[in-house]
Amino acid sequence: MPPLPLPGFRDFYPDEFSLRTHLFGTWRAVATRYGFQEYDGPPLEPLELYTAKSGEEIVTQLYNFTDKGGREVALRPEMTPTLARMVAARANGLRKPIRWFSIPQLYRYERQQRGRLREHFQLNCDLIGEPGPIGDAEIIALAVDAVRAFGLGPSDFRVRVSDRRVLSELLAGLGLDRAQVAVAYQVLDKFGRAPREVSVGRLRDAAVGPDAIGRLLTLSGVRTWDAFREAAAGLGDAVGAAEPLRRTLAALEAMGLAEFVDLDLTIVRGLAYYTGTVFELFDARGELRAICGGGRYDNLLQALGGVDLPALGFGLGDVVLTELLRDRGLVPGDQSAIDVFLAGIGEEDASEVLALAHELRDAGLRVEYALSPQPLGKQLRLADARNARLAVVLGPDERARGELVVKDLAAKTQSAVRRDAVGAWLLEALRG
RNA sequence: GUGGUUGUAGCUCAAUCGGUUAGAGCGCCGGACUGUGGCUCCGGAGGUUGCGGGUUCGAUCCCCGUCAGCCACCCCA
Repeated sequence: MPPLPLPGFRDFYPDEFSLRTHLFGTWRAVATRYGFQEYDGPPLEPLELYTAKSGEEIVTQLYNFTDKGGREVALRPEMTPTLARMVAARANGLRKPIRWFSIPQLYRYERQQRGRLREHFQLNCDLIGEPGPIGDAEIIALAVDAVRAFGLGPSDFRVRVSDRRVLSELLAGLGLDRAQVAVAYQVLDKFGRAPREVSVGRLRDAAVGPDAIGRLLTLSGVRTWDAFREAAAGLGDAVGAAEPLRRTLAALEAMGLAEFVDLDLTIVRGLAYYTGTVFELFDARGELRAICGGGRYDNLLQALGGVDLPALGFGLGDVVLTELLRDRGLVPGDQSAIDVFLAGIGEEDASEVLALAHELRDAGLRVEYALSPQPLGKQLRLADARNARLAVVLGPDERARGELVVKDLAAKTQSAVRRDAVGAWLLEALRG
């Protein structure tokens, strides 16, 4: 037995590659619809690109090592630092707002589970140079559309939106100190998954008072703007801090996407650099891990490249999305079927098959033929197995009349076509 | 990284209490079928039962280790 792929890494056989092509193609179509341009960077980066600003969470899971030149390097775990560097380096020459997307393969060193490998692909879309809340709505709408485009609707997935500015104002208003705020973030993040007693217990252990715990429980259940205003009343200037969030939600409603969107203050996000809006996409049944996550990181470009530009973006991974598509029966069949299969009858047809095959391929058709002499029945079985739309039979009888036979394999019909007109005939037949 | 659980053909699975040569379906290859396809029939290839060790007259089965998958933690691109 040859060695298997490393744990958490995937082989893409043609079926799986076909799906990957479908994902990437759909993502590209949606992103370019929003005026986004594609870019890429190196898969291997200096370790310090991530140790600097991403926070401990991601650093402990880095796939890193020392290269032969003694450099500390890491396979990229996320795209944002690379993007920030690239933009910062040319910030003065780029027209704002910058709308860029990429589909990088990302890596992390961690024990794998369902929906979580050591390698995955991710659609990354970022909007740089726009501080206003319509930019946030634009990015969230793009994330929603990048999932909607596969045929998923509001009963399949939801986007939950929160805002770090609001959360910090709320927690400050509750009188929590720095350490208690950190605990509160963790508890909020787990609220949907952990039993309520566990959450309350952790807050109690951090010496958070019963009143504050009660307010947090109420806030965690808030899903609408009106409920938020009521629950946040009297807690610092939380309602004022939520003005951008309110406008973002209003913009999403104006776009007609309200049915996909929930306000949800338990969305925290692990990455340390988020400064404002944060959001995640989940399957509506809550069975899978998050499909997509993102938010605003207005200080990252300053910290990483010394350029003061506001920014926000998201990452949408292929693994969980694929699970959801399979679950909903939305994975299309293999797209790599051929157009025409050529079948020769006897040895004397072989050179004519080669000539026609080349002629049709030059015309842009996808063509296959049997590479060694075979009975006609067997050649047609191969044509079926390849999902060919049409088959062409070349034999002595037809050749004598300057014709050949074209078969529509699905319709089970066939017709005689003049040899010198077959190219145009096939192109026409395939168009329908 | 911690704990639990599972590993038999390319895939899905079977194999009596520990007992002779580890089987089936699908898939793959060939034939029936040298001018007409998805069906049918026949045949074939394909296994170090994840790997290593132990117990036993004898291990797919019991025990230990290890690797891998899955699940739960940790954490969350």
